[in-house]
Amino acid sequence: MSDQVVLGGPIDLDQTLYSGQVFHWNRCPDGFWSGLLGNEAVVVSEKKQNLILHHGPAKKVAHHFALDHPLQEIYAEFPDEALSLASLAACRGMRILRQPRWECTATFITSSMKQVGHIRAMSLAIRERFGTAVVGSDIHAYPAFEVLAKASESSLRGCGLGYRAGNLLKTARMFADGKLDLEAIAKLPTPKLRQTLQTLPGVGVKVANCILLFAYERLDAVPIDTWIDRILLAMRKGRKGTPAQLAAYARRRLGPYAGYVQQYLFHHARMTKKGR
DNA sequence: CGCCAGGGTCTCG
DNA sequence: CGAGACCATGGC
Repeated sequence: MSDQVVLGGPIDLDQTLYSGQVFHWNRCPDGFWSGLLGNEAVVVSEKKQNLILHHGPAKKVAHHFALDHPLQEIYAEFPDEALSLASLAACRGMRILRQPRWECTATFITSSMKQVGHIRAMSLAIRERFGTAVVGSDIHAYPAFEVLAKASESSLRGCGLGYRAGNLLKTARMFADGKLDLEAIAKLPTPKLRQTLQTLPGVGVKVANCILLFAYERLDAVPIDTWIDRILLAMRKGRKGTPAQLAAYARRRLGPYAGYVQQYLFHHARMTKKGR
């Protein structure tokens, strides 16, 4: 724990790890964050807006935290509009993580109609019940799809998944059966990739956009959940629209880094509208 | 108790 | 194509 490595920045670790992208990190009283990157234990902290590595694989961690994302260039593309500028002022330093693909896909399949706290609880339960222990961490690794494919639906429901258990199970079996490869499809253009992801049980347009944004570096992908839906409605001065119309509006109005803008809007709204 | 949560899917008009 | 019903679970 004496060897510290400055990985770079700027980054706001609290905003990044508490914004509903990942759900298994723990913030210690001393400000250190402990979590997992795949099946490797990681401990990081923040000092003068720089990411400090205390434990874990430096190169992978820097890549995961997307320290190469050009934040200043991204901020310059934020729309000149009250809500987006307010979210930028409040969340400056938050980065869109590069997540392991299966882990991200599975987690967001369980996310439908669930609050962030519930998603975290389900993730931890699944890890505890099906994942393998990791040296140096009290959190288990997220189970591979081969493992979940052999689980029973009732045992998944025991993790609090409800009706989402069937979707996660069927999706895990599709990968176990080799019907789809999350790595092989990474080179597809965004529309085709979104369409492919939506063939997975429990993955519609919103979850597909989450996977595109958080696991495939498609920084223009905009997940529209209930929060963003309300925000877009406000930006349109109350003018409602079909999901397709709202998606087109978001793509046009939020710019080339629309996914980034969306994440700032989402987190800021959640933090200001209610506690947690 | 009623309502809502980072929705998806199926049915019906 | 677009609106509605239904799907489990937990917190307020």
